[in-house]
Amino acid sequence: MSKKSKSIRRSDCPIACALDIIGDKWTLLVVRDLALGKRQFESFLESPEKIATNVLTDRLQRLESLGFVSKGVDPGDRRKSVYQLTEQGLQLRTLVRYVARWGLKHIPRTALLEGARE
Amino acid sequence: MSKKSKSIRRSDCPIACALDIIGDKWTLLVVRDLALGKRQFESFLESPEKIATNVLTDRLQRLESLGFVSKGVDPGDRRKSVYQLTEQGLQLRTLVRYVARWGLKHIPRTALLEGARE
DNA sequence: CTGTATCCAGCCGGATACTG
DNA sequence: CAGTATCCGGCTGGATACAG
Repeated sequence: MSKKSKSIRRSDCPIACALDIIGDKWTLLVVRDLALGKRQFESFLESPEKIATNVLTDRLQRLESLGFVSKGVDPGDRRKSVYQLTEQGLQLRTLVRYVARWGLKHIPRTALLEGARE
Repeated sequence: MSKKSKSIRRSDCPIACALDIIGDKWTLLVVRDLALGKRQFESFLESPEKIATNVLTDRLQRLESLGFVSKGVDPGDRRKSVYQLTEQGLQLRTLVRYVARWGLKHIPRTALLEGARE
């Protein structure tokens, strides 16, 4: 998984280009979890959507290669990694927040996850 | 294409539910075009991303079934249909605008399409 | 013509095996 | 145990045939 990826952009439209990055069902959920403060691989797996490990690996690597996520060593357990949003990645929170706001307003029976700020 | 769709929601998170609707590479581009005032099937095909006809049919039907788009008869040519955002669908414009704003700021060499307002 | 359906290669992602 | 790779069924969507 995670091939050399599509570097062939469909157009110069910022929406089209943005969708080539975040236009799937999992990426923004990973960003959501990062924004909620999750740092360890295992933590992401606990979210209710039950992301598969290979998909999580793929999205984290993709986000890292794009500069939105940084990967470091867990100071508490050198075997583990910690992931977090970079300065660049923090900008994605606003977008995620907007998607959440829209979903809350227009999709029945939705509720923010425990711990969601604001 | 366009099967009975996934009614099985992954969670009650508004972000996850929103992504089940708009989490793909084409839906928001169709919304973008609708927001830009495109009304006819053919017009959407002219956008630089060159959406395939079956994908366009699928997205328009999905958006219609969700209540975001209404389909009517073209008064100028009874053989044609006109599509437009419903009151509900107009709310999506804000989201699209936010995605555009984010893309413009964080993705190199992006530029709004001709005709994009604001 | 406008719009939908079909075909099918290629990609996505769930399950699970594997590496260190 | 943390994280990655593989396997492979099912879906996505480009090309194109088809219907009205």
